Amino acid sequence: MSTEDIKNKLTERGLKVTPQRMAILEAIYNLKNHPTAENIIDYIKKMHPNIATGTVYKVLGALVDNRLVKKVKTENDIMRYDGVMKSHHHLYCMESDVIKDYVDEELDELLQNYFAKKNLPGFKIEDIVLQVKGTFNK
Amino acid sequence: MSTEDIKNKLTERGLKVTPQRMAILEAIYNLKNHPTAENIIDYIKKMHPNIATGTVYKVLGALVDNRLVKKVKTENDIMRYDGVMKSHHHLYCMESDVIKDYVDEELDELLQNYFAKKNLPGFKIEDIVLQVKGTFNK
DNA sequence: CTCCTAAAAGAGAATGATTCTCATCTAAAT
DNA sequence: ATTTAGATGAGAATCATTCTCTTTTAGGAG
Repeated sequence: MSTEDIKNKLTERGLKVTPQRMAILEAIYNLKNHPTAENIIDYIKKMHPNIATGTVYKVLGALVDNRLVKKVKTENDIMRYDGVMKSHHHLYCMESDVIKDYVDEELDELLQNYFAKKNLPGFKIEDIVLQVKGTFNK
Repeated sequence: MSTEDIKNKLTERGLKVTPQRMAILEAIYNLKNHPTAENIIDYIKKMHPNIATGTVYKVLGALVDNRLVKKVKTENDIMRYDGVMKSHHHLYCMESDVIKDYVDEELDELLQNYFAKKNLPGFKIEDIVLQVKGTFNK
């Protein structure tokens, strides 16, 4: 994900291109495992050693509101952020609280077909996300 | 869910039967829509007007640790609690942040069969929870 | 290039859901 | 009845996150 790509993503959404926003998006795309705000701050502190924590949260909020980033949360951890906007599922380790993206188009299709036939009265489906809870082997 | 049933649930798990625990479990089973700690406190304040907030959180924690209650969390809301321990899915309204339980045994079987054939290297599955995101019609 | 404006950043205070601490109480076993 | 370990109470502490108000700045217009 080049600097130019990141810049385009911001302008496409009508967001101003600020150095802070560029850096935070770069962090999200480069860090693995759904970074927390703190992970992001650590990543960008080389270029932005004095960035305000409040600013990071504000930028993240703007990115989420404008659908460039998703929030990811489990029952036992603080908020994490995900730059993959395409619908995907999560493998969640109940021991370590680690979340792994799980992409499976066959499964997507299976679920889409299932709910196409299923009647959920009064509920309009926008997304279907599977959380597979288990444990990673050592 | 009778008082006796609630008492049995506690003793089965080796938990002491205290009035606070009885009241909190009753609240969870009787309140709808995955009550928050505050909902629970409001419910039991008639019988326990002075219960400490810290105690409620502690009791909830013990109930969760002993698998009598589940935590339920979304990206945009505080922690909620669920007394239905049997595996089930959630319909989540993205506008109102409301969570509805969704029980569907046919779907459970479909998913069990799917992942029985699927190879997830190094991951032992314990539970599969579907979150169907959408909006409730008015 | 300059000017202007609205949005964004900064610094640190505020918030509140939740956890912690330590003393007291009590459920339940004997 | 006594004892003990676990539970509760009261309020302080924690910390992830949001708020507030001032200053800065991106980007559009001329």
